[in-house]
Amino acid sequence: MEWYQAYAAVFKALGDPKRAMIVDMLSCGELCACKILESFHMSQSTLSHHMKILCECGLVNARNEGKWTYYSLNEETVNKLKQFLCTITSDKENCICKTLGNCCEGCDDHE
Amino acid sequence: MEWYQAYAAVFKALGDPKRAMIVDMLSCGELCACKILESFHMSQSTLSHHMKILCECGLVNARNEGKWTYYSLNEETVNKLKQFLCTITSDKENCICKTLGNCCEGCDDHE
DNA sequence: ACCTCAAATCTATAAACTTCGATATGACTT
DNA sequence: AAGTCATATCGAAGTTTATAGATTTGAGGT
Repeated sequence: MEWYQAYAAVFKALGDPKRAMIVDMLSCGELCACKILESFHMSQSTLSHHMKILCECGLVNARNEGKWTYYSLNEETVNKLKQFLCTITSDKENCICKTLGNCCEGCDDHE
Repeated sequence: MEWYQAYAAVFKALGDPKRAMIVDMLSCGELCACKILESFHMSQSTLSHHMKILCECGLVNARNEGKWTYYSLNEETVNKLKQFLCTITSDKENCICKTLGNCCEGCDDHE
């Protein structure tokens, strides 16, 4: 269940169109918060909040340089997320669906 | 912007651990609502609500047979989603980050 | 026709999320 | 050390979401 929880947090972060767009922007390289802010009709505090969500789920890295903050994609998380998406959408040996019925009668494997 | 909106809805659907688990269950084939319900500590109305969200974003198909409803993954949406995820996380020619600065001064390309 | 069962819908409530203005922090400038 | 600029954090308002009980719908069975 922890895996679902962890990756669901990343999906949730991408579940906001503006955050998905921010990720898209960062896909070509590091950007300063102020550069991102220029591209949106959004207050500075709102952007800061969105960046926090993107960072907390591990999708985005933050780097401070002087008074600026530079953001970039966390490639490792991106790759793991792609892998997770593939895993939960493809048939496999040890899928949770295989244990349907055996499970969750008093167990909490996936709770 | 519509693309971001549409796929963000799919990500949002996956942004709940239980829904991600339901998708995982469906990855090995069609399942009846009652079979899915057995695997969760969740009321019938709550499951119905989650299934509606999964269906409305296009990730899951519903099929009625008698008094049962069978759910299955929509492979086309799954594939498009993977593609979208790859697109927004990889460098590319016409990335929105390339037009940073030119854009959004009076334009609403990505609003 | 009546009953039963699976699923959807309605209603309500509590928790979480989005957004912004105001304020705080911390770094460079003069 | 005072001022400015980039960000982060706080606090509040409005919106959305998750959840469950009650009710409705619709298909089968008796």
